Amino acid sequence: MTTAPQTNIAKATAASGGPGAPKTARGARTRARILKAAEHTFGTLGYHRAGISDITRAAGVAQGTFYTYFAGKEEILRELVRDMGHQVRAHLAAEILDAGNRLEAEERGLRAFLQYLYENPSLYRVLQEAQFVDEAIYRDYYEAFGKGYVRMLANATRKGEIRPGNNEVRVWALMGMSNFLGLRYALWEQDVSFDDIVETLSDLFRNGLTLDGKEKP
Amino acid sequence: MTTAPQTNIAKATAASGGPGAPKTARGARTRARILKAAEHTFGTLGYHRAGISDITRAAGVAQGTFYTYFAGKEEILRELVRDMGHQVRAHLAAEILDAGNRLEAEERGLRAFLQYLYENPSLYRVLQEAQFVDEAIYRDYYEAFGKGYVRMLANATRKGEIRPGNNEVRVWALMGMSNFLGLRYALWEQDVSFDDIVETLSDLFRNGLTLDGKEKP
DNA sequence: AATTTAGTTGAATACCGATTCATATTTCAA
DNA sequence: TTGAAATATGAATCGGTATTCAACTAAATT
Repeated sequence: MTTAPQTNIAKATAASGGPGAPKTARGARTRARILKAAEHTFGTLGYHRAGISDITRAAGVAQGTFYTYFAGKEEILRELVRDMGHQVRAHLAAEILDAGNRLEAEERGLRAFLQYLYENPSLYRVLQEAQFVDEAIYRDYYEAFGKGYVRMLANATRKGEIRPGNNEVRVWALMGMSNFLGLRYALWEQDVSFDDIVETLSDLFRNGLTLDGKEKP
Repeated sequence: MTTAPQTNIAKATAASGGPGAPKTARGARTRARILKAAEHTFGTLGYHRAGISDITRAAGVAQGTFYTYFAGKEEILRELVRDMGHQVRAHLAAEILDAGNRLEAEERGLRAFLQYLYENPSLYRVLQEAQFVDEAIYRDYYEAFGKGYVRMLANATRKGEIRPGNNEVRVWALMGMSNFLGLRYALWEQDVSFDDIVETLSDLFRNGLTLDGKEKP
């Protein structure tokens, strides 16, 4: 939906899930159950350790049923990354919506991301592992994410809310930060409050890291 | 080495390379060849796609020889991450050594990291994939890296070179930045010069992201 | 109710690649 | 020089699991 329209046909086919899109309410339900089960299974065991049998068992269907809706193991991963990508982006967009300025948007966005990751730990694993199964889909995810992000920074620059600069580079730096902070403080160990993390980053955005003067002479 | 001493025996065995450490010059050479080949093979094909046969072929030895020096596929990965970790850290430490202050150290460190990644693309893949094969070793790597980094920031704080703040959180943010910037601009596409990237980050460190005042009122 | 279409089942298949092992070669110390 | 230890070989083994398929059940259509 956020993607360009040139790939309509391909996207429609792929997005609807390979072999045959469900043509019944029951089929749609089953497919959804399998997808959900895959999210949980991949998230817990990881892509390679997870067997199709693990997924179907978790979904409560027979192994063969899997192939009614998905062409194979790789394809369901692709589908999953697409799905989860949409979810996060939608969620974050909503959380940021009523921010008064860019700084506030960054604060809310970071906090929302940490919280989301804490509540949906599968996201990280599925996404990061996808990188090594099919790099293209991983790139797509971050490039889509990044594109929207750059646009927001550009607007903020226009409004005079942030310093002019290379926003693309900034965006990749920002995405990297969130990623690592999420891994360390939302997934590994919750020994620092999200508020403290946000405050630390907010300070960096407002004042930089160094003590001496603002602005070059 | 950075880890607690309770696991002495296990660590010693593992670190020296499983079945039997080489007792001959020839053995040492062969082991090294296999390790190097594994680095290249994992880096190119990825851990899961890479077969032992791919590694031994690249090393120019028979399959069985592999097991003279390594207990299995996972163990050689562990060994590799340890090795490569030492290398990067040593390299970066050297590059940073003659920096006059923290800002300069950050600049040099980032540039050196980007350059290193560009010249050793396997590092990224081996390291990131290790996360899903044996999370502990991945954590060890970043926690070791982070520990040293925090110490450096603490020194810089003491010298009044950087603003007081939560240095641990900062370090994870900084490591995340480098990681993503490296992936995007050193591995994926070199469409922005390292100088520009460093300059953008340097500006962030000096002046923050926002335009309005420095320091809270 | 009968017929067609969609969905489900789970055992059998088919393939792949990590590990083992008996054998052969090289190195080294006495 | 000779025997013991270390290293190297590569074909055979062995376990695992993604995928297929023929038979079955449920739902929709006429």
